[in-house]
Amino acid sequence: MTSFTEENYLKIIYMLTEQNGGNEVSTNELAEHTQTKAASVSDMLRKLAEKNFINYKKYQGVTLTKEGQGIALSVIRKHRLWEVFLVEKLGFGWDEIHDIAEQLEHIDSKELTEKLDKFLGNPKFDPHGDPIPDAKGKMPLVSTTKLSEIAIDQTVVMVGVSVHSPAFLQHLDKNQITLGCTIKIQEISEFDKSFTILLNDTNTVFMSNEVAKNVLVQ
Amino acid sequence: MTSFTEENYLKIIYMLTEQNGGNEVSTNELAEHTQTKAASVSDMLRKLAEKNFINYKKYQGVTLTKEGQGIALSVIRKHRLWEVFLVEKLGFGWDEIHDIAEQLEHIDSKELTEKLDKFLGNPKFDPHGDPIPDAKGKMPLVSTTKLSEIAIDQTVVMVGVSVHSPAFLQHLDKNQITLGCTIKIQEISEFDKSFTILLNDTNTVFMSNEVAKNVLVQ
DNA sequence: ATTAATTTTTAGGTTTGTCTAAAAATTTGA
DNA sequence: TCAAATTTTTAGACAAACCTAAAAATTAAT
Repeated sequence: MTSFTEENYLKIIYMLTEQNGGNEVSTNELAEHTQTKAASVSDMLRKLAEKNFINYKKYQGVTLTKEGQGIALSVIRKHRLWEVFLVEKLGFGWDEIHDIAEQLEHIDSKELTEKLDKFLGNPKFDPHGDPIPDAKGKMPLVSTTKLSEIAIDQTVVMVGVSVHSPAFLQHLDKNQITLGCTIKIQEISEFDKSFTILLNDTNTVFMSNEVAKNVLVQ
Repeated sequence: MTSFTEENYLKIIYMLTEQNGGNEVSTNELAEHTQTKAASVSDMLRKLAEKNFINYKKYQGVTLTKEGQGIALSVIRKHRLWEVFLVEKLGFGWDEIHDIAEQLEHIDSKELTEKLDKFLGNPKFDPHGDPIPDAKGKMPLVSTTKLSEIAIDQTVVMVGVSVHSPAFLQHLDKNQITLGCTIKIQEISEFDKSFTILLNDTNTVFMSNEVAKNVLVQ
């Protein structure tokens, strides 16, 4: 049995490991993302290691074992499927779903997950463009680039975001930047690397470099 | 903030109070239904009384306060709405949904509940025929009778069950007794009060009194 | 290469919700 | 009515997941 809390730790370790390019995740990093103190994290890491969910040597940070990774991927699968449900079926905005999916991701029923997946049409990506692992934990392949790294005059398609805060997503909404829209880069400021882009071949929009860094394109 | 556990106690107190015709619920009764020991229940009752969710005088059993009832009804509302979702949208059988709904009923988001309600077409009854309270906690009016109390030659409509165990529901499935079917009582055995009924004006089926007592009709 | 700063772990406590065993209150029944 | 049986509560413990404070290990810096 894995508790709600253990599942959260494993999910966060998975995500931070990805971000670190496969490197160990540190105690302090985990403390930040779990909203707890380093001492509490230390405690939990000992427990997760005992259960063989993580590889843990004191002071050396952690990585997931195969088993831990399986649990993490199952939680991420559920999170992202529920996000699709909330947006596609219930009409939530992509900026409103994170906290609800954080709860739904812990509902424990394989049959439910698979029926939900089917009901949603076996989606491969969630409303933020994040890939949804399949029942075996296999992630769809994705290679994306930050919009901030695209050269002038190029045309690309918006396929994801690397920040999920409501404020950021609402900012994109306000500028009509949505998943699937086409973006042609018209100008990049010498001074602050801000972008002037043409959206869907129709309207011209200004975008700070800070935003462009968190918009993923193909 | 009400915890998962507190919500469960309040829900169970609500249901047992109904069953008792509005009378106080005893500690032992609660211990049975919460799968814990009387000592643990005593403890929890003290806490729930402190929070003003229940009326509690030592040794006298408990009833819900207005506030406790509100929480109980919100949990029951969510439980029954999710059951509709599981059956109507995901294709679960009515015998498979209880445990999943027990988890989903604790998801905390008013917007989610209201959007789900709308998505489902504001159902008034769940897949077992139980009434779904509205957002304000108001229950649809229902007056049902046990099939076991109906006289011979009468024709009635099946509208609910008073037992939700998978075994009982599967037994009804096997005999094609579903919500909404018409039942004409053809014979009642003198010996064991078992029933011979005509289902939907087409097939004749045998039913023990034990089953008839738990089938609700109108 | 030590000292200083930082990170991580340990030690000792708290809260929630459970337990067992024993005490107290209530109910039953002879 | 008063002793026996039953129900309920109290007392004292425990596990999970957190905390603060202090100790230990690691990393950085002069």
